[in-house]
Amino acid sequence: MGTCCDMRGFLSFIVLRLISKKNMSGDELRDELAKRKGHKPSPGTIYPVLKALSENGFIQEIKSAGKIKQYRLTKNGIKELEIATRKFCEIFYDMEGEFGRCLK
Amino acid sequence: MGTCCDMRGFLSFIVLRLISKKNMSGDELRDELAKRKGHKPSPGTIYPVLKALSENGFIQEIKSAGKIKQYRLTKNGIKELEIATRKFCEIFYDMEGEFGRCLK
DNA sequence: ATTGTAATATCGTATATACGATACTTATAT
DNA sequence: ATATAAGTATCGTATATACGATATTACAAT
Repeated sequence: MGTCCDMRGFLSFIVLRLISKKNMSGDELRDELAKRKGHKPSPGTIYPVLKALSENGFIQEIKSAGKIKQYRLTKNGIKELEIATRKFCEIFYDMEGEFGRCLK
Repeated sequence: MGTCCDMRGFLSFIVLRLISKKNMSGDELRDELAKRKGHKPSPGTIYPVLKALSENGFIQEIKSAGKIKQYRLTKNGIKELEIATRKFCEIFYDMEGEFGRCLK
């Protein structure tokens, strides 16, 4: 029963953004999210998101030999990320000044 | 069926943050959220959030004569907002540079 | 007093995010 | 070949966020 402000949400956005910087696998994403959120999200969190993003045509599996599946953004994914980034900035426009204070 | 990145989430955080800047009512919050998100959230969205924040002791109703209930942050609310703000910055630390680009 | 309206409250429902448990797949070690 | 381990996938469940519809409350207007 997260008190309030459990900071849930925007997972698809974060995933799109991370993959846009570097092709990544589900496990790599989990590790990166762990760094940011403080704990590693469960497999049941990340893989359904990757599946949905894939089915919606925003990311694409890179053919790889092993068991690890890496994903890259598609053109639609790039477009979607641009739109989502603008929305994010409009919603949180007044957070810009907070980063310096928080991440001293 | 929001494609992806429906930017849902962090509502309690946003509400706490808005009230921290200025005591506000449910309807004022809906208007401010409309500016940021592009559409006014339904009553069924905002009032349950205010109720929960109130029950958790993060906000407090200001006694007012009319039908409008204004809320202010409690001490616990201020503390909670600080914690949540730091979390936000840790999760989205690399968004700092995007604001300038997006909100030209 | 009655009517109207604005703000608040509640209900049923839907979805993204979240967990832990379990199962499947593939590479590696023995 | 067999066992182990890592990465992926799926299942059942829970919660915050979201809607629209409806109900309630309280002031305002006539």
